Amino acid sequence: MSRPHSSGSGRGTRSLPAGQPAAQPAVRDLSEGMAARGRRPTAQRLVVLEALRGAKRTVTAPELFDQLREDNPLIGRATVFRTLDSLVDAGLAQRFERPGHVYAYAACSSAHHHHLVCTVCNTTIEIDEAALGMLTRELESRHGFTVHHATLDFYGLCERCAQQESA
Amino acid sequence: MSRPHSSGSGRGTRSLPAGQPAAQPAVRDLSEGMAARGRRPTAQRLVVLEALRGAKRTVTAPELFDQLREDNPLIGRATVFRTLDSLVDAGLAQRFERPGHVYAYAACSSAHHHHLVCTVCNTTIEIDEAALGMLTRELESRHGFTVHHATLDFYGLCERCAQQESA
DNA sequence: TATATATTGAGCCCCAGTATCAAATCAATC
DNA sequence: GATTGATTTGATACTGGGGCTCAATATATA
Repeated sequence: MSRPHSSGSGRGTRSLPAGQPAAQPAVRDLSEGMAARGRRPTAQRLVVLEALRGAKRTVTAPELFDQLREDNPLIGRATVFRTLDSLVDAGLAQRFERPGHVYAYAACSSAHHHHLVCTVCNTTIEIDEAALGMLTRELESRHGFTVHHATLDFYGLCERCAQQESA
Repeated sequence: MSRPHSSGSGRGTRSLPAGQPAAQPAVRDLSEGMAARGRRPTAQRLVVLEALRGAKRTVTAPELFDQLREDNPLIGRATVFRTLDSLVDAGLAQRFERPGHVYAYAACSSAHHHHLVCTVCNTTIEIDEAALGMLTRELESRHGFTVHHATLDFYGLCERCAQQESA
């Protein structure tokens, strides 16, 4: 029943290296995003954001947690989950449902996206909102429905996996 | 930690009432659907299918389990989960993801649907696959992606709720 | 009717996600 | 620089959906 993850006794936040140039995108974006929501740009949040941006594919919170643990054995499970939510809240990340009952996360800058998700390698391609425009308008007029927000995810094979599949 | 669900000691399957007319749609559909997959039309599967058809909305496995327990205290949790999968496999039901990490099920005849969901009254309007066709084809050609399956849900206001909103 | 195969139900585990709370840290003020 | 109040963190426990196991039992076929 007891979870693994034995570790030291670290508690609380660890400040950002204040003397650094701090001109890197992630640092600035985090500072701005957090400030906009009255929250603090902590080292943990920076680490999560950078890992998210470094990932070429969408990742789940547990995946990210395991990965981050390798370099930063002190980071907590709950912190990763909470941070991902904070990043979504700040508009720095996006959350969507992956088949099999897990949330997947991806770094993003703009508001809202939809995805092409490769079921083999999890590569994720963003589709912009505009692609949905026509479909949305047609459905609205046909069903008398007012669309506020949509989630759209296509699952299948990316170009590379499709080639390997046929090989 | 221990689950509730105390019950008797029933084991194994219970046969269908063989003497009955057995001309009701659910019985026949189940028999045919199961036969097509080399599986057996058991009483439990019939009960699940009928409950699914009787539901006016989509239901989750746990919801269905609780409901079925009222009339049939012997039915097992695992059986409900397994049966729903079997029904989906046989084309008698459809499974999709409900926000919050649960599978929802609905009896169905045709293949695959998407939804307009009213965020006020939870009314759900089905959209058929065809509406997506053009969008799918465009995305496939633009991104070299092979779409196998899509989830699409629009959230907003149905006609009635939109009127009450503006009143 | 006998026999092989499929299904069931209870109980267990797994794990994603959340709540809790004391400890640690930060920001603001003095 | 020290004090203080608000935030954040990390460990842990809990929740609940879903899946697995396996002996008991029902069904299909010979």
